[in-house]
Amino acid sequence: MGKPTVHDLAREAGVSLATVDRVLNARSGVRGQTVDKVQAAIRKLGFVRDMSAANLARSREYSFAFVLPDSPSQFVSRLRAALHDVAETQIADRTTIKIFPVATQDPHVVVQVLAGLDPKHCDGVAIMAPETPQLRDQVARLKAAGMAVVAFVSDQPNSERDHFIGINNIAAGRTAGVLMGRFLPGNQGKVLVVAASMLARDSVERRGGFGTVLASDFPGVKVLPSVEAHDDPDRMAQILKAAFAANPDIAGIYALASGNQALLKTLADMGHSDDLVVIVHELTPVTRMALQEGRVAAVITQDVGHLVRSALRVLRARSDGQDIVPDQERIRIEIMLRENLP
Amino acid sequence: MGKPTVHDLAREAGVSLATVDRVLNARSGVRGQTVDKVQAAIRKLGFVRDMSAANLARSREYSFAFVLPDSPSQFVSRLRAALHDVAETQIADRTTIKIFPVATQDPHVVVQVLAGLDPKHCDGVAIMAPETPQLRDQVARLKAAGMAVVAFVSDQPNSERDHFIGINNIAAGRTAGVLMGRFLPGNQGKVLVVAASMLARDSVERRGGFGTVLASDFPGVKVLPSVEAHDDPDRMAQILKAAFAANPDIAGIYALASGNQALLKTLADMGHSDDLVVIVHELTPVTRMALQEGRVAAVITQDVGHLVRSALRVLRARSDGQDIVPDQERIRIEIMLRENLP
DNA sequence: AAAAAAATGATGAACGTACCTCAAAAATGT
DNA sequence: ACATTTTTGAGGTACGTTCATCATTTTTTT
Repeated sequence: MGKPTVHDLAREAGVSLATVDRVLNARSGVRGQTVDKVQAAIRKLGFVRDMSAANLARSREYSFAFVLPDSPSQFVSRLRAALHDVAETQIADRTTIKIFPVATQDPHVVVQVLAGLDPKHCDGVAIMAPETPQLRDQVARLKAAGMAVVAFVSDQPNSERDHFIGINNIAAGRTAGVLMGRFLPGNQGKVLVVAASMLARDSVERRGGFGTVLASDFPGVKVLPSVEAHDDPDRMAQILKAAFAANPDIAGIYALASGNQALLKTLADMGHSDDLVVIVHELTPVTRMALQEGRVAAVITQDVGHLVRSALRVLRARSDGQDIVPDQERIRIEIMLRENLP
Repeated sequence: MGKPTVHDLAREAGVSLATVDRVLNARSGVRGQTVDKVQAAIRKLGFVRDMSAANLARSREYSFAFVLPDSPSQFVSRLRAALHDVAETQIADRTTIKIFPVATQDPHVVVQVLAGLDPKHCDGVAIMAPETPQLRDQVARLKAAGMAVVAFVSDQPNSERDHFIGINNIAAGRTAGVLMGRFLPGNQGKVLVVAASMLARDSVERRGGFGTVLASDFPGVKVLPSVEAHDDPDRMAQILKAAFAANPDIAGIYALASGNQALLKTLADMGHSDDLVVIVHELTPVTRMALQEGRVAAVITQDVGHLVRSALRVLRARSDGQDIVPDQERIRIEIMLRENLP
């Protein structure tokens, strides 16, 4: 009546328990013929191996590494916090998580940290870093060593990573674009795009999506050349003042990535608290507050809790060759307004 | 070095394994003094019971019931599909799910179905039905019988349900309201609210939130009296035509709940394909297509996959007295535009 | 202080799987 | 047909917990 067990399998296939075990765990020393018999029995009985029992038996412990930027960005620190939170719960059962804060701008450093991971003790790694040729090669090496590798937040599409956990940033930019277009009074006006640095792939993709949608659907909107603040608050103030001096009629601001705190503070100092349509990325205490006070019109964000839980599930699944539930691992591009804040 | 086990607990507390087991499983026949000793040891060692091992040992099988409306609504059938999907995956490991399609408008029928659930074989139930006094009493009875009970999609705030899995519909209405206000050209115009029936709590709450935010933030928007189609396509056409006859300058439409298919078809028939700001609830194939084609400006939705997975996790956690991860179980009010469609 | 009751200990079998060893059987090469 | 290699079987122990039984100790009652 209950679910079939390995014993049922052995009986059905007409082999011994040991042989079933060998087949199930892909151990050598079994004839192809016999493998087929067992697999036929598996299909016939609809056998699914009880992973909790299996993990119990092998006292399975997962050990995962998270390579994150060492930047002081609010988003990254929320990720870190979410990782610590999750480590406390059942979700991280039997798994230990190590966080490596790394100067991810430097491909050499990233590669070095990854190379230092011992495949004997580390089952998988989540990497949040820009894609570079060096990193791509290192990912291949990790995969060859049998590790599970996922790209985290920022994709490495040309590498051999098992999975990408994050959003499509072109679509995120398009979303920001359409909101900007629709929110601007008369669907027109000048828009300033603020970036930390246009070197990051995410920023480029977002900027691209943003521009495309405005160009095609909102001819009245003029996107000014992007300005870069390089995570420097003083520079942000300088840049904004210069931009407003040159274009006093700026009607909207789109912030591509980090630096929201400096941006919002400067805007407030300049007296632009509610005459602008400001759209930013990532919900943090700062942006949440600004949203609540109406200083920001919309925040495009991704759920950090979901990101880390998803990464853990995928890493675990890949580590023991299990399937994932694609739907569950799809990170949403969330639009937060004041009214749907959680 | 590894995680402490019951054996470590017994040694630390200076009692036998049997006693530890009695305490852990809240069995009788243990002095309070001894219980304290064990609990002190639990805290000292940071013991967390290995639930997979425990479930294995007791050959735990979960059995949950889902009481859903038998309506042909697209949303409900997506819920059903999500339930079937999830039953195939690891998420539903060791658990069987029974779906009860019920005429939820009739409290008597709902109560009858719930009363038919045998607490011996059913560990918990998720109920999607309007709150009524009869149902409230029945929930109390189920709880008394030891079942886990969660309100699903539609809350029963005054009952003894363990948890509500769904969104805050007032906030959802407010979200729709602010989008409508900002999307309407000039932030003004007449808005028609279409409901299946204003008897459902969800509709009332959404309508309330919608009206509040428009009244306070968008004085130029005039919300016309709500019209009800009662899930009847012909009636929908009739009503819409009458409404447009009376107010040819309607600029926006907000559909509170189901009936989107009839609504969109009628609008198309009437030639209103892109001159209106249409905001609807629940992402379905129909609304997704309309969103893609620009016939709908925004869809406020909740992730059905998340809803069912969350319900299962919560039911399971309640069934064996485990904690939940509140953050993971918070259902988001998602805003879908054409650009952030998954 | 004896009897009754309550609390605790000791032990072992399960749950479904992994993994090890040793022996037996079957297939292969010569 | 023999030796050799490969494949298979049988059996046991382990993982961390539950649960039942029975014996023993401690506490309470009379």
